[in-house]
Amino acid sequence: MPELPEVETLCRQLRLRTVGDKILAARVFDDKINDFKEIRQRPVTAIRRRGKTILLDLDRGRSLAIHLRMTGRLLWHNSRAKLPHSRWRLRFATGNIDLIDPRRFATVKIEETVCCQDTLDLFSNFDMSAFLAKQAPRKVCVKILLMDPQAVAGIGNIYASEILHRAGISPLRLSSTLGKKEWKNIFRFARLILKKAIEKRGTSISDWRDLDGLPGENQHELRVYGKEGQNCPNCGLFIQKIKQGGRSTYFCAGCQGISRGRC
DNA sequence: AGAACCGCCTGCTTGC
DNA sequence: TGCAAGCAGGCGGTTC
Repeated sequence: MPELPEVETLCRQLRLRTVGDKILAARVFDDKINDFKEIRQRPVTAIRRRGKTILLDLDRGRSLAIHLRMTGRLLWHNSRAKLPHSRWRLRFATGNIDLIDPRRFATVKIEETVCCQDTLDLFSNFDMSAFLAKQAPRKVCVKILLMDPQAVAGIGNIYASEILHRAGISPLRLSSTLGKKEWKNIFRFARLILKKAIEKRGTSISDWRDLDGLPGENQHELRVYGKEGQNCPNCGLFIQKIKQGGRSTYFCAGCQGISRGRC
């Protein structure tokens, strides 16, 4: 599942291969995806990330916005054949990029090129005081809030569990009961964990692969996600799995206890 | 207004 | 063995 580190990994790889090169052709294999005729023969001027969205800036003020959602990935290759689960292909002089996506949730849009100033990205212009004023007082579980793209861009289900475990805060804590110190701690660990995951080229639990089809290495760094019933590496208690908002949450009741403000 | 819930999808796993 | 049900979840849209 591509979250911020996985998307950042792809952006870095795309930057090396595509910036300055023209899109020679685009092929659509899935009619859920629009066939944008105007991107043909247009050069890629920059690759950017906005939360989990990959932006291919073209000239004339247009950008391709690719969101991989659940099972989407981008693969660089030189094959002429249609690849399994491929939905879309961009052809460059040096190779092709395919959008591989078995569950067909990924989206591709054309939009006006705009600067990232409106993004609440932890690594660019995250505004802690605005977060504390507008998001922190909300009456939702802290885990739900961390995953809300309106609140913080880029944190998905895997990293939300990992961040809260490292910060020693229960996913069942009501956001509005957390103090400034606790929020600062959460975001300190968020940056730490996401940065490490970028260095490891993402978390390959099931289907995540980078632009060259290679798995990441961050799955070896996970402490709670997917580890129900195993011992917590901090305190040794059993890691539990619960459902929050229809998603799985993994946590340790030992080192993520609740003294107050359960949601 | 804000929180909770639903739908989009298909491959894999689990249970009878 | 085979089939059906359950599960995975980002996020926009809808409902409460």
